[in-house]
Amino acid sequence: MSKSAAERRTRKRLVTRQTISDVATRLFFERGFDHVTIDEIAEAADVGRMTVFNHFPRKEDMFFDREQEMRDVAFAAIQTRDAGTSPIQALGALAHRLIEQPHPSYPLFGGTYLFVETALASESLKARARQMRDDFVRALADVLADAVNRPRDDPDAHLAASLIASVWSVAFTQAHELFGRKRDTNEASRIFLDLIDRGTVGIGAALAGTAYI
Amino acid sequence: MSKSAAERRTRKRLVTRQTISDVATRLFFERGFDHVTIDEIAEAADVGRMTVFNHFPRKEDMFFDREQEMRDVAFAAIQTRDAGTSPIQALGALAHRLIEQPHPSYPLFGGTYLFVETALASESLKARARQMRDDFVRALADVLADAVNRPRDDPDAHLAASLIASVWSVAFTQAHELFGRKRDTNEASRIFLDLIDRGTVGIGAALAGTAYI
DNA sequence: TACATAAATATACTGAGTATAGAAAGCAAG
DNA sequence: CTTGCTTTCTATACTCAGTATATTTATGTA
Repeated sequence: MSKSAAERRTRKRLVTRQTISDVATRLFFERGFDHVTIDEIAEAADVGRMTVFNHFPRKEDMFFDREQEMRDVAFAAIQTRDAGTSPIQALGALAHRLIEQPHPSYPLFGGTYLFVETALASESLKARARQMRDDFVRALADVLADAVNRPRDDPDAHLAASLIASVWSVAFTQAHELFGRKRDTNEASRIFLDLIDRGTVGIGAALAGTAYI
Repeated sequence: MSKSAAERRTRKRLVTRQTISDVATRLFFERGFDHVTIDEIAEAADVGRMTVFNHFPRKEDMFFDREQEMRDVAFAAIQTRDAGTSPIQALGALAHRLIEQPHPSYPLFGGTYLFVETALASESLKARARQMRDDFVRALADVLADAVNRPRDDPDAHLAASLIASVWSVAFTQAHELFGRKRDTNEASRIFLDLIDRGTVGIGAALAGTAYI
């Protein structure tokens, strides 16, 4: 049982991490991110205060615990696109696919409502979300440049990446707000795809003549 | 001398504020934002610690002390545009005007190099800059909607505002980086206007058929 | 059993930001 | 000029996130 034994420590570590994350998420949803202290989380999870920081360097990391997954879905769509499909087209197609058959790591509107509202209620969480978006844009610029064999500092790659993030961000925000007003997933999906499609057209025009379109 | 006398208190207050701002800015440039404490600023400005917070609720406010002015330049360009000129066109024209005859409140590249590098070296300052951008996008959406007599929650206004912020942000960042590499203001200006122009075309395509183009 | 390593923890610290009460300065009116 | 009102400034004491460091406890291996 050497393999299982060798992993017990790792398993226990992950259990501790998950416990902290679960307890913290529950408290954040109940009382709002800003009204929960690290001490309370440590107490509720029955661990020492330093253990919390050991697993989550920043308080916000307990809330945004799936950053990487969403990012990977987008990058995979670009990297595994069919020959003859441009990166921009591939991302537009991804949006439609996500609406038709939602990805488990990428839930939309109804499924994210409480999560998004909790995030929007906290300046710290909004700040962290903006930072994540920034990091995403940087990484996306690299992926785009690689995808069409251009240097990573190609200004067009950065323009494309930034515009894509804007379009997705506005589309999601508007769909979320519409869902909040009407509680209608279909209508939210419609405005989401409409904004994505019009944005995609715009990005195509801005990048016309380059390899990204 | 009643008028002058009645304003002495106000004048003194502004002097105190300016002193703090000047001292803080100097320290930030010398040693980096994150390596200057509020206590040091208070000490160097010869005021009490609470006086600093009295004038600048957040540490970052001592660095970004001209947010509003830049915002006003952009909004004025939209609101005072000629009849027959669309908001998007007016902002495109503003970019060219700023390059030809730089606005005192809106210096570009060379004039902002140290300022920008200092901001980029600090996570707190970058976070504040992102927040300012977010606020700007929200306000810009309102100005755009008002300018073409559309409701302020018009999704198109938000799409336009977000795309504009992206384009300007990328254009400025790329120009700044190019200036850092080559120390050539002309080349920086060229890439800035090129990205603005291509972005403007893209925004026009995304918003085709609306009143914003 | 003995040794090595990783995880958890205790303690003490830094620094931004808040709350509050009080001191000092400016100002108006008698 | 002094009395009383308002604004600005300041001192004190706090909260909370995050860091540094050393120590303990649990686990894995020889």
